[in-house]
Amino acid sequence: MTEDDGGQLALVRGKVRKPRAASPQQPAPELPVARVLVDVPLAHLDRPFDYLVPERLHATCVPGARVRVRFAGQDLDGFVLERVAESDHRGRLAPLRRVVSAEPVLAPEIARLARRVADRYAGTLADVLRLAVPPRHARVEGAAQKPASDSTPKPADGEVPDARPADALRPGPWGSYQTGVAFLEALRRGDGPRAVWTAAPGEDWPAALAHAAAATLAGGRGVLVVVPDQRDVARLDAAFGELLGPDRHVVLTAELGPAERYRRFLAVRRGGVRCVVGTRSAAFAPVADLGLVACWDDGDDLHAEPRAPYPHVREVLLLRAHESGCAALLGGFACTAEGAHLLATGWARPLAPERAVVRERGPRVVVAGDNDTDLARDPAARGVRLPHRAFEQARAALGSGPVLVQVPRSGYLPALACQTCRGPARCAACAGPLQLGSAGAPPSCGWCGRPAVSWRCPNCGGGRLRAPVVGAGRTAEELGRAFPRVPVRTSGGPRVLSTVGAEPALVVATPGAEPVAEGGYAGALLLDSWLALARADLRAGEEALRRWLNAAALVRPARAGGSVVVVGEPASPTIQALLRWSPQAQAERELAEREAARFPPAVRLATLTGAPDAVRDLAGLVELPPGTEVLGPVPQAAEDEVVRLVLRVRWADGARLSAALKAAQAVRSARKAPGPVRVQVDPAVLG
DNA sequence: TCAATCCGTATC
DNA sequence: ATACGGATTGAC
Repeated sequence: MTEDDGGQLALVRGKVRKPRAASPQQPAPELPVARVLVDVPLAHLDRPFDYLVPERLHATCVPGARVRVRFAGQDLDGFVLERVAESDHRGRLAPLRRVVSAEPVLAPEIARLARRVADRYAGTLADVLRLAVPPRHARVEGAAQKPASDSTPKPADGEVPDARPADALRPGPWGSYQTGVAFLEALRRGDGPRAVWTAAPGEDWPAALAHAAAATLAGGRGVLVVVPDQRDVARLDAAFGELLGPDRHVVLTAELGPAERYRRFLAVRRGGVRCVVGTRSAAFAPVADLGLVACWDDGDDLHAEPRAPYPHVREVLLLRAHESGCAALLGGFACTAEGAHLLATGWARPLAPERAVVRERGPRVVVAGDNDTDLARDPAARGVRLPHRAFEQARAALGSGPVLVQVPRSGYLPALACQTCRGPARCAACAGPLQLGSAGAPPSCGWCGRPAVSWRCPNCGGGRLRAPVVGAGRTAEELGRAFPRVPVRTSGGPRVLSTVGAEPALVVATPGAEPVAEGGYAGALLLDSWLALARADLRAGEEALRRWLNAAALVRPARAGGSVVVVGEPASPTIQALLRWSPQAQAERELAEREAARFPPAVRLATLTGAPDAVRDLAGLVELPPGTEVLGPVPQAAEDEVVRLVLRVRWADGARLSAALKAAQAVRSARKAPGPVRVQVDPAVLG
């Protein structure tokens, strides 16, 4: 507020006149214009707006600061992108209202990155910034950083001590990879090597990532590692702490809570910590002088952001590596088609274990057919529909340790399928799905409830039913009966175990929830493989192998008695890839299939989802790149009155498609067109 | 001829 | 959302 108002006249007349017209605020002495990204959700307003910096805000209005501005008649938040001497804007500039905090939370490189992510995904910068910069917590900002428990950094008084155990400079697990040592040396030199890493069976991958981080830090640069979930973060935290010593890295996840999250974010932004491990949201962490970005298990769909504009961690990190020239490491026991694509284009190099290492460390993997003749003779085992071979193998393994049983999904009463052709079993009366009743009752229809007596498959004439997905709970129960006296533990859904002991036990887990076993599992059973492979999703094969390899990687080597039984069709190429532990071969095949089917990453694809009118309106406004394929719109199965339209272009036209989509959305938002349309570029799942 | 009102458009 | 400008309408 200014003091020199219209003064005497106002006093004489006994009324206080508004000072505004009489006296504009003094502008800042230098660079009086702030370029501000205002937090508005509208696509046509996705650009900076200039504001006058009043003198009193000169010192605090730094690039990267949060500010409050008057915009279209309301007070809105924004970020200062830069301070400039003059504006291009022809009209009068409004004054900045308030600097929320002088803390430059938005680093220039993150602003650039967010812009590129927004462009890539046809979204707005404001949306990406909401993902990239955590909410402010004023108290944390004011207080000095407090050194706390596990992985909180030391106060920023001086340099972090370089207490680095000698181990940190050894290659560690990387010695087992063809180009592993060279990769580490490149990191230490400060080069930007880029690799797709397929981890060896049983690999201590947190330790491997810790060694890669150590090499990068030794070269004087920062590190960012993103993993799918909290359990992975905990493993990394332990491995990094052990190798790097205390306080050299920080954990950044959304689960920390607002205060702690902001505290650690600030520690990174202020340069106190140079190494960050975390989940999805950490992909935007403002690590200074970044030397390495790494993504573990990039096929895990937890890496796909569910909020607009739906960026994928892998793509965000690859954009960062591309922008900054830093190293990139895409790792996992499996390999995605995207990984294979990076190798095929030459952008990244393979980092694969020697074949001898795979043989030496891998478990024995066998296939058990699941036709009737193979079913276990033991009546208890028959109840669980375990083939004889799988049953015997599990019994043998239980003699020396825990056995992991991976089941596709949780859920207790699944729909039934035909035993012979595996088509869905439907009610003869109303075509509803047939379900298993509880405790020995005959199967019945899930819609009308009629019991299915003398059911016949309309497709193949078969008369027998099978339960396709047996959820973790039910499988645990049945296995408990098949192996009396062996403890059964389950992990999945809301109750996830992180570790189990070395004693014999059946550990039933859903994918992604497999506990690590002390000393490794003696065996693993992979059930219902045909179901995983029969999903409508084009990623079914890739996803199935990823889950199987992640489970098999927790099993002891064959020479220590470790064995994996997969119940399924031996001729399936995906099962063959598991038998041979050849994730690259599978990924190359996947990539070839995607090329043939014209799916990402071979092409760029976008989906428009919303009410039919709205989708049609938006589609009509998009200036499609020449050769764009338009598929649909098709009604969405689950929801009423929602359709999806797919647009597909050559890979090289991806940027053009995104720009065109963004422009079309801008037109719609400017017109206040009714009915939101969700635009997703290369969505992670496409049924 | 002028003011009240409506509509479209920009939002610094 | 709100604010503004230009066009439109209606009353004098």
